[in-house]
Amino acid sequence: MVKKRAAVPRAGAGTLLTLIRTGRASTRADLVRLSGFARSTVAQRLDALLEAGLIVPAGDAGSTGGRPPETFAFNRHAGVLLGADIGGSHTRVAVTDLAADVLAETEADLDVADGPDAVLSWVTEAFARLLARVGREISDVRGVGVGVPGPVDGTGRLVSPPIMPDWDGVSVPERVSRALFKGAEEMGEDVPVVVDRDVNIMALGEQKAGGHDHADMVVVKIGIGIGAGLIVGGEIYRGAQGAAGDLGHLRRGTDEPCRCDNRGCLEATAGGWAIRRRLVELGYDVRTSQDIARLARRGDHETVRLVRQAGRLIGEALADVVGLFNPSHIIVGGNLAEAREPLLAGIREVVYERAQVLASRDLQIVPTTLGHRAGTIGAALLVHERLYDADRISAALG
Amino acid sequence: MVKKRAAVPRAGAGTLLTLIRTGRASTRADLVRLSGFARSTVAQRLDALLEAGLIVPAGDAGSTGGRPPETFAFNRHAGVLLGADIGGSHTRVAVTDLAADVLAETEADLDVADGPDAVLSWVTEAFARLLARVGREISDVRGVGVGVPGPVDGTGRLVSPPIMPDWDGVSVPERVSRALFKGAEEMGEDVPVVVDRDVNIMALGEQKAGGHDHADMVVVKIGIGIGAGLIVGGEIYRGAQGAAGDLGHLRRGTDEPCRCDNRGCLEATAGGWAIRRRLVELGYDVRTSQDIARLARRGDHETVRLVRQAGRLIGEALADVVGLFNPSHIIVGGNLAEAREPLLAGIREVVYERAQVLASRDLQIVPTTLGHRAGTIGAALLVHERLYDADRISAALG
DNA sequence: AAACTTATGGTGATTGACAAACAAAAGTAA
DNA sequence: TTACTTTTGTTTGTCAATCACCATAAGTTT
Repeated sequence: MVKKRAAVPRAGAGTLLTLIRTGRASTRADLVRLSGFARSTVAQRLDALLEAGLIVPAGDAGSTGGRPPETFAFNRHAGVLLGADIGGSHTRVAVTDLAADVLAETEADLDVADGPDAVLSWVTEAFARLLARVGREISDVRGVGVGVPGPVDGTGRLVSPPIMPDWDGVSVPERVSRALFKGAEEMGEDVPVVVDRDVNIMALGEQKAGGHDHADMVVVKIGIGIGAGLIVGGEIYRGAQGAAGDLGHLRRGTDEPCRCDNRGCLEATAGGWAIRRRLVELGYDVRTSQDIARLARRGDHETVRLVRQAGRLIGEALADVVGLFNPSHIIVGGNLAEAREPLLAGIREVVYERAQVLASRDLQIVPTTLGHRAGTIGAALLVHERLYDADRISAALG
Repeated sequence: MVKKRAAVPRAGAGTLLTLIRTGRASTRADLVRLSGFARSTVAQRLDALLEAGLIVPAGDAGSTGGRPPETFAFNRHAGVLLGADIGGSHTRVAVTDLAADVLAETEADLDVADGPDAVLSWVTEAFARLLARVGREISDVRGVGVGVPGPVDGTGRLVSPPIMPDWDGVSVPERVSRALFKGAEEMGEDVPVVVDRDVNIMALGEQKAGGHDHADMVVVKIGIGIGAGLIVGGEIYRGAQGAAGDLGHLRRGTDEPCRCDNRGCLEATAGGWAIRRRLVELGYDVRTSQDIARLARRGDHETVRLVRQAGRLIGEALADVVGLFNPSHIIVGGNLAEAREPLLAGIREVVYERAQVLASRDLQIVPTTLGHRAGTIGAALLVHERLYDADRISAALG
């Protein structure tokens, strides 16, 4: 009779790699302490990781009175990752090293409503240009991460996205994979293309690369639309159908028609979308949320007033979020958040006034640290985490 | 130098116990399949669990063509658990077996505003009466679970509870432990007293004992006040300060003063609290939320109207919750939920109208299955899970 | 009753992780 | 230079878990 294989020999290699690539450990002593494995086991697993090229020696650390410990680092140069942050009206792409540090990037004003063909072909062409710029081949790509402004299922297929109906049912990994690795089918076989909501990759970027590694936090993205990525217990929370964090379409009592075909959504009165409409009515020449943010930074009176008012409305919704989630941090990002002061001030004003004392006592409301790069870095991190998942690495070295 | 002890011999016993006590496995074959351990290891661990009296043989199961497998069951009769569900205006207590099945229960209209002394002394006296009724001693008690209508920290101490200011800083485990095991200090040493929010124990009860074992769900408690327990990824979610799920004090646009000293809270217009005030103004004689539910069940026109209206208002708040959390199920409980139809109809009406299509497509809004027992059963389950935690059991048998 | 199926108990060999000990390496402090 | 500290490499015996058998138990099917 066929017997089950023994339970993963070499288990633990993945655990060590995770400790190293997340920067929690760099020496053998660190690894022994944090992993709980025996020193001999750690040494053996380190050899396997070195041999597989997943880590590299990184010189000696300073002595603490005796022989200085040898340090190890994640081998971030053994290939590249591609990250795309497809927003509702603006798209950014980047080539990063394997640790999701940006090597080259570019961006464009693209409307997702133009459909998957237009947007995804720009994205794949931009990937190719960036690869050439950093002197890498398509064969150096180890993974691709993509963020889209709508809900996706487990396989990366869009499901009933409200603002991009043309994309319904589109499998982004399939399309991207085919476009990138065309004519070299066997090449794309092992290169994962991972897709998630734009707000989720932004949250992931801020969490892992932006220094906001808090267990319970909300990352708000304010641009033409409004959305939120939720980090719950240290993990991205997606909800039962991947639709969680839909801040922009909470009903806020007004009756403005929204682009989602409903009425009274937060976006319809506080999104960049609504501000742009008001400014155009007043004779301004604005097209993107970046235009609005620029006007606000220059101190344009009317824009500052509108942005601050939008901040207050968003703050009302966030006060509810604070009551329900009780996060320790709210990170405010998105193109409109580049307006900084007026928006943050409006949000803070209302949240601290409205939220219950306990939930808001230690609450911090801060801007993103990665700024407009949060999305692309997060997208790269998404596939990075898939590639270097502890169990996957342990199994591969077993 | 002192060396670390070897990493938990006999590991895995706790895993097997968990599989057995949660009903996922009852035969050796099940255990081997679900745990991944070798058959010999499972046999050895089972012996240890049997010897420790944690499980008992439960006869043979039906044959499937050969020798019938021997089954094992959690030894639920080796002691008792105590569960208390302290609500804002009503308190229930129960003695349960070790699997949190109720053996005896009682209840009383108690106002938490009367202070911790009054409430907790009634609770401990009720525990003593119930123990006598089922013929058990205080020494048979293996653990105590308590739910309170306010936020608690990790040690079971109340922190800034809005509706019970007298309880601020009170350590419930300390008080209960002292009152229950007075004069027998050594006895209470190993008997854990675990405390959580009332909505959280209710959610736990519905999840583990009510057949609602869904990964992402919201359990709403509607009584004199309104609150929600959140199950996120299969676990109770408490937030950064334990204040998550504060549905009752979301601001809903009105300007009614609330008992929490703010204005415009959901509770102030939709809580049993607000309905009672309206009914009293109309000349009704109502005191508790059970009175209101009774009137509604009898079909009293005015009460049904008010309850349905409250349901709509709660539905508005829940529509926001659905957008943010995207749960698969909303469980509606609490004393006022005993009014059933009018309340549920009001909630459903608004949630399905307002929530985004995707998030509400497969959403189910259903009443509790445990009814008024959800809290006490959940409280017992809370300490049950602490007592029979896999790691704790593995360590104890190692 | 005989053949078959499934479950259980026990044994021995193998394997992998661990603790402990020792030696060597590479720094600092006196 | 010498003594000391810390890190690293290597080895050895111990222990626990697993696998692979074999024997037995207790049903069902023929």
